[in-house]
Amino acid sequence: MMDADVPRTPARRRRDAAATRQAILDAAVAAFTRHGYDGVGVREIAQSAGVTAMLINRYFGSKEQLFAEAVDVAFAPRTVIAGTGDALAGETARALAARTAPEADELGPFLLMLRSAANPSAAEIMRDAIARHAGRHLGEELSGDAAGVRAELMLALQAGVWLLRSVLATTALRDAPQEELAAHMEPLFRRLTDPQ
Amino acid sequence: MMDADVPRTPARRRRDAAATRQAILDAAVAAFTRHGYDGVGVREIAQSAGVTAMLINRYFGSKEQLFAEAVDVAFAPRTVIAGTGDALAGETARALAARTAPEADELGPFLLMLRSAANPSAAEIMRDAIARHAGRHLGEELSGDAAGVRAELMLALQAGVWLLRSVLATTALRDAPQEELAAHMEPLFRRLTDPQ
DNA sequence: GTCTATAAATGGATAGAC
DNA sequence: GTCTATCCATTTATAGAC
Repeated sequence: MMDADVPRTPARRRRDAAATRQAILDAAVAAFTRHGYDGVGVREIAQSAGVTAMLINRYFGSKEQLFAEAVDVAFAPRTVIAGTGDALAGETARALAARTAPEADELGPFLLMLRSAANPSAAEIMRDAIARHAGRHLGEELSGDAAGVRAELMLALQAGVWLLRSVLATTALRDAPQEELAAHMEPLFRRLTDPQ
Repeated sequence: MMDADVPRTPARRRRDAAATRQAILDAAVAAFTRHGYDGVGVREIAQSAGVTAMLINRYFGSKEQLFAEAVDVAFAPRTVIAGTGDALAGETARALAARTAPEADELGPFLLMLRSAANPSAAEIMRDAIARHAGRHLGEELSGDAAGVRAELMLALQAGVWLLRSVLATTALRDAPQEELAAHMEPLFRRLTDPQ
């Protein structure tokens, strides 16, 4: 036959360890965000990445270590706060109202955090990640007394809004218009961002 | 023998359907609060109640229906907010700081909510319970524009503090002295309780 | 570098005895 | 009214073939 000597190109992807590892990691971030640590199995993640479950242990050692790397990826970008200086409170409130809107099925570190918090091992991994990433980001913006406490209260308020509005979809927050909700949240953030 | 006619008193408990049902329900509230819906099995709950797993399905139909009743029990008492009128913000802030302290390993509806939020069925059950209980309690206290949104923002802030301070134990919130933390949270609650 | 096959444990739910 | 025993699905992790 004519194609006897043509180099075969597998349907999915070349055999490339780095690319496979990255595909698994991307799938893991999405899956853990949508279903939480306990809510998703390694088979499901592997299938999304187009590989078999075995490769997860091959490249990451265990489900828990894969989760640790996924958390690091999800928490690294500075998505938790928006804007700087005087605009910090307003921008954060508006971004939060937009991203937790019922029609915006967005991902993001808060959903990963909320949906994995029940597992003690996952909680410990996330606590360390917060100290390394989010805490550091907010520490750059906030100054004055008790900057650490005020920064974590900002995170707490955001996490709570994500929980009630996005995860549980309680009626008042779900139905609130974006601008109105942002207007209610901005003074809360401002009380925390302004130096005291 | 002398004891042939003496009524036998079983070691644990009489055969009493109502008492057994209540024992299962109490054990379920504690277990779901500590480990979340997905983090605990019916065998474990049954063992805490001193019965076998089978009786859970006998009396409640399924794990999910047992969870629904446990949520209703946990959310019914008015523990989410403290005080009334002018004292509402301050009392809520102080109670929250006290109950989320590292040394106080307390239970309560917020821990149940946070640790079960990852499961979609559990989330729906909790959304309905919030509408029936917590929303109604806060609705009695709050008045003015957008009372519903402000009430749910109060719940969100409390849930977020429970998450970071109690579940994740992030450093700044964990190490903050109770009075200082309450002082930082009170103006946030006041901004939400005061009629607008 | 990736697969199939399977081990070993655990989940919720059910049948039938007493 | 409560038990033992079991079914069946699903989980993480591993062994060994190609």
